[in-house]
Amino acid sequence: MTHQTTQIKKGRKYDQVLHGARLVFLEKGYDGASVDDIAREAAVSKATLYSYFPNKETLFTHVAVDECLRQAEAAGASIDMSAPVADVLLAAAHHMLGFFLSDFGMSIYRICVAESGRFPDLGRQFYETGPAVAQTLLTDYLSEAAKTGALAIDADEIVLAAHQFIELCRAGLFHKRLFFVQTEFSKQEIERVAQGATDMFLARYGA
Amino acid sequence: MTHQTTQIKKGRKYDQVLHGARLVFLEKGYDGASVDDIAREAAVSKATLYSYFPNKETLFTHVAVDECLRQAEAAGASIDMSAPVADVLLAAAHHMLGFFLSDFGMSIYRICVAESGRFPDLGRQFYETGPAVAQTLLTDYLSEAAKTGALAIDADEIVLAAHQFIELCRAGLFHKRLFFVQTEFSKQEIERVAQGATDMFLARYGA
DNA sequence: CCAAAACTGAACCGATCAGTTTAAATTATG
DNA sequence: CATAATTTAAACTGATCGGTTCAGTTTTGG
Repeated sequence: MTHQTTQIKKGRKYDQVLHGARLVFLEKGYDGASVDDIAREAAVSKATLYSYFPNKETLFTHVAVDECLRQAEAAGASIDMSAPVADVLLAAAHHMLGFFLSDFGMSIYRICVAESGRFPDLGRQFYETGPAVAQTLLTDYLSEAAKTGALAIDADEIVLAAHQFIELCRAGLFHKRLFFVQTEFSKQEIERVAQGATDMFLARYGA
Repeated sequence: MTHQTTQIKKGRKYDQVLHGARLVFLEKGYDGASVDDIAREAAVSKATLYSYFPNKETLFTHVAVDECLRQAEAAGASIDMSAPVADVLLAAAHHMLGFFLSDFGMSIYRICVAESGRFPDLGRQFYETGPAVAQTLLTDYLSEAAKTGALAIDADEIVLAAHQFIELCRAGLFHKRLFFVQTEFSKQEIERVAQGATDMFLARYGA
């Protein structure tokens, strides 16, 4: 913990606070995480924390939105429109499944579902910066593929088709993980669902 | 509130407690519902409540499991294996969508997702008495339809196919509702998703 | 080197909440 | 009617938590 020069945003410890909050919120959820917990994890006094964020809710929203943006960014890199359609879809399915089933993906989903009743704005922001981004990327791709004739989708079906593909990627595994019915998944199980989603999608919309 | 003879389980007010707890938990979630709230809603003293249930957690688990069983029961009645496959699937899709998008379905899903981190048993019980039941019913139907040649599904694909159909029914709408992006849905929107799920399913597994 | 800004730590406030206790009232039962 | 079981209201305990305050320390930058 020697002093390496970290670039500061506002005060010196802004990032520390966000980072600590991220850890504690992700592990314990909103109610489970006390502000004292977060201050301790961030190695910062409670007074400092409250000098950056007016209240716990604001801090939480910042963490959640940050996380969504980070994930959305990562998602963008993995779609390569030049590969054959089946390959692109399969890769996208694997990418989404990887996120859905990760500890991180589970935590953020769980928290946002739980707290969007209390903080509807959080729910909306999560949706817009998370699922909606993936859906938009996929919609753009499908639109392009339809134009080149690689897929046979009507223009007015594209949005629905994108949603369908995303949901297909959850088949079976997602809710088992979410409700602790099964916590580990083999390569084969995942491959099967990803391939199944691709196959079904192409059966319906393949050229 | 005249005294109609209700059959009593243990004390006279056992049912009142469960009923009040159901209302309050469904409206406010686990943390949001205080025991005083529940006692007030149930028109029962806190001491009475604690004479039936040793603590809040036990009371909550009882309510949640009761709800799941009730829902699973209602689901069973709506599948009629004698109709044409496309009709059965479409009806099943509508049934599931109706539940997914209802206030009740939303509440119970939200609470179980939120609390299964703290009470993993609750998560498992919810899954087994809820989603798993629907999946089993559908699996049985698909299996029968495959046997009669109405559908072209390999035996080892049936479980995956059932999961896929269920997930397809969520396409677009479910998460929009869950995250408060959209709270009302027109008949057309719902019909479109239900029909889309059926079409895609039949494109892949139709005979 | 010095002044301003940032940070600390600990005490403190007000509120909420799960769960307990008690003495009195109500209800069931025989 | 009398006794036993059940319920009640309300006060209370003990703990947690969000948020504030403040006197004093550390860091920063000119």
